[in-house]
Amino acid sequence: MPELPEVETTMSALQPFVEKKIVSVDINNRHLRWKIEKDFEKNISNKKIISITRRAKYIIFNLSDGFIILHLGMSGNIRIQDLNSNTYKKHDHIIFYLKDKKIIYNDIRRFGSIHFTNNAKDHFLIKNLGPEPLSKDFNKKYLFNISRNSKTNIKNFIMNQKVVVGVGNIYASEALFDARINPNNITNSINEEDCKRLVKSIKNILKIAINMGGTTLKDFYSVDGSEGYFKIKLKVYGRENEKCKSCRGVIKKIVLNQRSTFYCLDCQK
DNA sequence: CTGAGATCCTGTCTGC
DNA sequence: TGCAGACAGGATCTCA
Repeated sequence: MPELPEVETTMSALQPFVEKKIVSVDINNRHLRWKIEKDFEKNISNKKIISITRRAKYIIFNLSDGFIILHLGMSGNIRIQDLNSNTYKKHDHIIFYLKDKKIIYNDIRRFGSIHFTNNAKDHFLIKNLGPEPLSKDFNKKYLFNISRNSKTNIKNFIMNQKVVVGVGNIYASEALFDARINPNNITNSINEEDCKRLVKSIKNILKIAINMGGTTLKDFYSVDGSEGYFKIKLKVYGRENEKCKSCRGVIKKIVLNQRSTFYCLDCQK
């Protein structure tokens, strides 16, 4: 289940397919977050993959003509199998056939999406995204300025992909704990020092997760289909009523904007 | 414009 | 064991 680090890991694992040709595609279920366009198969068949990159939580295939924009949603994952293998799973929605491999998109809840476009940069899913969290554009000054007019809580704010991309529900709690900021705090009340720590914490948490192979909780399937995964050491997420690793206070669970949120009552002011 | 709540979908877990 | 209800890592949409 993907947040930015899982998407990054998946994207990296697809790199061997750069320079390869997509021979054909089979679609078992067109009803993802948006219905897959009629011409999708035609648009991508017999195209060479020039590069595979990531923007926010999207994987972008730059083809010899056009782009594929893929989002894994809440439950999407990709696996790679030999062309002659016959093992399919429930919810295998899309199968890309290459010369000797197939790339399979599986997504239980179908919150993921896939589009073909001639212009990825201006695509409606891409054009309004905020800065990459690990880029220089995401810094203290930027966060301070953009936060001045927002009255939502700070946790909801950093999960807004227009503010900064890639921060999901887990990393939002973890980053706020690391920065010692209470997730309930109203965004325009945080000061410059808070912004400085928060930017640093978001970058650090994401970097660590990426370096660990991009996994967080529960099972994350590698592209080879194996279930091997690392578990990042989460300090607050999922630790309701357990001891804070920093001050030995108790971790609280609350619901903010309909999402589970965990924080330490004592550390996070 | 903002922000809160509903919503898409399937599977798993908890409590009665 | 059955069954209802809550919940799950996303993000758009609808409405006030």
